[in-house]
Amino acid sequence: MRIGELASRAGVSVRSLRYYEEQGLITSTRSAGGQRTYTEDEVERVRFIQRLYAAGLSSRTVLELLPCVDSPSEQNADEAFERMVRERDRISRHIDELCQARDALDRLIDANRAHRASLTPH
Amino acid sequence: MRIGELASRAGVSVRSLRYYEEQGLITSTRSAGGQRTYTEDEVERVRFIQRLYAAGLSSRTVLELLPCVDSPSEQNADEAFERMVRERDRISRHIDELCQARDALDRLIDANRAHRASLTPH
DNA sequence: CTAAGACCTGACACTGACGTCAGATGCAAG
DNA sequence: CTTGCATCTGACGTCAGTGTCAGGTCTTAG
Repeated sequence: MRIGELASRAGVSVRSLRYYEEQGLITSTRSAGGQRTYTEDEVERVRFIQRLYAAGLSSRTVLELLPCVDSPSEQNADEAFERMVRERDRISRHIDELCQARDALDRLIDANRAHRASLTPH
Repeated sequence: MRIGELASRAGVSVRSLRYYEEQGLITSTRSAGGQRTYTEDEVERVRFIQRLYAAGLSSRTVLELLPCVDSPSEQNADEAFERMVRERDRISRHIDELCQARDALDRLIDANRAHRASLTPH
């Protein structure tokens, strides 16, 4: 499959895919004419990367994590493993922050709703 | 209180406070010499703003929300109210995303842990 | 063969929340 | 008064991921 199809199937832009490759997150083979060619597997890989991006991991961090994804048996996966656990914790903390922010908003929303109700009591 | 004290008490940089003021998120009175002066209340306000920032709201969005915070009775709070509800939902969706990413990491972590255990069985 | 559309590389633009620096001024202590 | 730290304004730098444009090439349908 060529880059356009991968882009639409994984839900990212063509530009992003080229950027991911530049960062070493994905690889491609090239056709005779020099165009990138991908296998089915790349779709899931890109989705996975997107998920980590959405969780606030940088491309560099994702890159450091990939050894764990690709082959859990690598010796150098030690660092990656530690990294993965740390990122997991960071995400947990971030979730807590978001919940706090949401709670704060909920309180505001309730306060405003109450005020509105008192204005139009019928 | 001057800007340095507010900064340390609210846990942000002096630069950030000037930026918030520039964006209209906080206000200050000025001393005779032109230095910013703040009341106790600003500490909480800055912490609140920080919380929304941490939740991914932009300064512009925070600005639109502030009418609800300052005076729930404003007529123009209608828009702000809608906005608040939308942001609340966005945060909820973001939390879901983060949980998914965390789950994905957890699966990876477990897979790696299992692999390690199988390498050093004793 | 040809036209159209997908793709290529390379480069610059942009956004947002700051960091950081320069050069000037305010303010409190000795 | 002076020394030194806090503060002032204004401006430019940063970072990361991506948009976008230019000018050229590949691929495929007709």
